[in-house]
Amino acid sequence: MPEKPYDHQEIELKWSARWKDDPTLYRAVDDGSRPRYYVLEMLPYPSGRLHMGHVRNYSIGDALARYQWMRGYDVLHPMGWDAFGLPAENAAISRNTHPRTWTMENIAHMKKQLDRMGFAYDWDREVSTCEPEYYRWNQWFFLKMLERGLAYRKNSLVNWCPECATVLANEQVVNGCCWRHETTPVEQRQLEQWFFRTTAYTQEYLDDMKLLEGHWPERVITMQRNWIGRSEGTEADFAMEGSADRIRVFTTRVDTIYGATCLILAPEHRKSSELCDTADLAAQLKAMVDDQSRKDPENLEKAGFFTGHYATNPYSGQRTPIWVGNFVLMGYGTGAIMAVPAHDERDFEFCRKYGIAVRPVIRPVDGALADGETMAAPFEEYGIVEDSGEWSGLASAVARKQMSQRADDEGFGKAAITYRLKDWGVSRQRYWGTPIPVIHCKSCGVVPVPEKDLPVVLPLNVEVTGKGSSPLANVPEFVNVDCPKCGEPGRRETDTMDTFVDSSWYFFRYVDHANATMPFDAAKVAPWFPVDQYIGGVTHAILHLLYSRFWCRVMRDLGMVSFAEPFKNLFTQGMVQLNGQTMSKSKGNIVDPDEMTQKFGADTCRLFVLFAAPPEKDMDWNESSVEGQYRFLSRVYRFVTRNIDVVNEGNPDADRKALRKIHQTIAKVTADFDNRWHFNTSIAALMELTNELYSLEASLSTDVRRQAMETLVLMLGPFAPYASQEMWEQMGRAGAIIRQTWPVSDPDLAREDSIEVPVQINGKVRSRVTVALGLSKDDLEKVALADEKVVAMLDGKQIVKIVVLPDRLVNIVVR
RNA sequence: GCCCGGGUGGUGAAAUCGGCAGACACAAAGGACUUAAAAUCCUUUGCUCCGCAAGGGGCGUGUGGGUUCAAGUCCCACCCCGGGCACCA
Repeated sequence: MPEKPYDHQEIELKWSARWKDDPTLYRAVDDGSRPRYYVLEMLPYPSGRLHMGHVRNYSIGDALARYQWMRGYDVLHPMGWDAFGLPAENAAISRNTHPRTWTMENIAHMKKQLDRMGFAYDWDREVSTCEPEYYRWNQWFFLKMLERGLAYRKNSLVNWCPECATVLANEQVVNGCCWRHETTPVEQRQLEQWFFRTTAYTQEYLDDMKLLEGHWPERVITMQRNWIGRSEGTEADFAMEGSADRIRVFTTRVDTIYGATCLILAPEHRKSSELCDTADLAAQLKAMVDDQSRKDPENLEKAGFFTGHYATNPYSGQRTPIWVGNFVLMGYGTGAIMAVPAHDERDFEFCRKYGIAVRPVIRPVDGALADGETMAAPFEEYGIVEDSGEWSGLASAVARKQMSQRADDEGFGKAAITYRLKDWGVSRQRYWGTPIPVIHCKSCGVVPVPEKDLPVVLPLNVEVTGKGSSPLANVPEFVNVDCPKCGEPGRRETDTMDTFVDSSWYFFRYVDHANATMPFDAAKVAPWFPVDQYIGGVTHAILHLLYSRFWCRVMRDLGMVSFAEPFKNLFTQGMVQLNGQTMSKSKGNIVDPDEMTQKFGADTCRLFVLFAAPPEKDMDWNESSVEGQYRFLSRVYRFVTRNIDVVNEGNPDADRKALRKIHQTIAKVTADFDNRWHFNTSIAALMELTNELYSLEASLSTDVRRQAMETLVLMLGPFAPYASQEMWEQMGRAGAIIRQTWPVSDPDLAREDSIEVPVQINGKVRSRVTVALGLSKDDLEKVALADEKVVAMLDGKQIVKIVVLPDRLVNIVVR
């Protein structure tokens, strides 16, 4: 058969048409006959239009899924859902919309884009989780959490993005700005808000990280650990002078408490307004509360004022002035601190500024106690406690423990653990998102919507102004509803849920997407979960990945799953950057893959993006090598098409060489898949094999030629599905490539029979000798010493030592 | 400031366990085929020095030290780039 030119358009059109409606292709067998493997992908936000970052994410996951399939696993691979931009005419709403509220038109558009890119997708499942019906299950979970006290409403100071005109969770505030509007500073507002009690599992998140270690990237684990921010310390009450009240402080260094020379309250602390009992103090306090520069802690100059009041140190009995300071955080610990300037940098800075005494009480283990008057910097290490009454002479660590115990014994405090993690504020004043299923009644209070009335569906024809309160509040038909308990007129809750609620559990529903009575059937989920492999951007490290860990525990406590961790393995791919900046819609530096796909095809596009760099590494976008990938595919295609019917007796030497290369390549590519996903080296190995086959082409026997072609095509399958499928068919083989068995390397065929061993003299390569594989140490040494170049080099030198590694190297050390 | 990554040719990168640095590509230059172009194929390509040549020498993985027969890889110190966290008491 003559050689055919590689026509990617024809091939890709043909196979996308054939695959489109073939349900056997991408769907699990689902009869439990094969082991399960669940690949899940999630893109880095912000997403926007389809761009190269998505192609990279999908190419990685798709290659893995195809490989696992060929290795005999039944693979569930629904693919990421937040990837695809909406058509331009929908741009106005697409900006803030969410997949769960997408329309069927939106989905059709996504489907078209994905099909064109040649990514497998199980549309039934995706469409199902996008239907408004999906609200029902968010609401169902909400009601279950409400019953268990895991959902609650409280009035609190919350983050407010003026651009979104909505509340944000702590996790969604990035550098003091909204995560979707990176230049809009977040404001603080006092509002009635709904929360999920994520802190119910705080210690579990930390403890269970043991299960994730080695399976999740270390930096993600560290980021979560820092976010949770556990610190062990002591709470202690300072009794207020002239009142029965106390001020409770939290400290991790109670061993320094004899050095506390003042108390500092956060301006928002309840006691601050109480103690600022003159007009002047009240004005100072108000100015401090309103001070916008406090949002930028990096450049904030510490400032404060004395309230004129005093409290008593519970340990030393010392009279301690009470100050208010702009740097003390209300949201951490108790909102009040004891300032120990001698042993804390921040306190030092503050106290020096206002002339407050510096009183050292810890001396370095091998040093002397510092002089507070002349101290240039605080001593923050552990040491020996001094000038601290009965505790003097103890080591810091011992004193900490014993002093904590004393607080507990005498009732003025206790050992305490403080976390940085706060509950998840889920109220949003947005149109998109699941309506919160409760009704406010004057006489009954907050009444849950009865389960039979779910789902509470978003009304249509809502005017989205993007300003003020929830747009739902302006829809009387939605708001005015009778109380389910007493029947009197009530008001429906108009807040909707954070869309991270959707992403916390949607992937569970993929395995039971048509269930009409439950979010999913526990028995159907059991064989698939936890997710074996999650592939996504590191940007989700604390938002989505922490929320999912919370949700999974809630489901566990509801008896729906039997495990706490939803994702067994996490792989964070590198970002695709353009001129050093991460591609994102907001920066406007997106490279659309359309052009490349049109010109070179989806297969080339995948090969290109996988070949450019290992997947965990960031890659700067540079298209210059894409033609090389196209050339490579063309070379393979031409080789296959022109050799299909070739009959040749062949040359045994060439056959052996080809077989060796084939089996070496299988070993290499398989190892890359199993160990490290460095697809750039896998593809390089396939290129080497192709080059070798080109050079041996004329001398190959019919049988080996056939084996070579088939193996090459099978191994190309995960990376270039269209082209390899086409070649498979042209070779007269039936069925889908992904239903074929992954080739197995035969070590006997892969083994080299002779090998070139470098001979070094004093560590520098001076010659090479070709010897039989496995030649003994002694024999190899003899061969090396007999080599004429070596003999010449050794002339007049004295051999000190010879290092011989069979099959690897000889190093002769001379003097 | 603290915690992670990373620094290798003109470019993307490879070297997986301390053992031949630069696999595989891109780009570039030269050649074959062609009226020409495209496509394809072949050759050269880390820097540098000696030589007409065949060939040979030296240097080389951010910098400076160290360990070792042997270091891109291990140890110490430092510089630079990227990312995350940060008045968390």
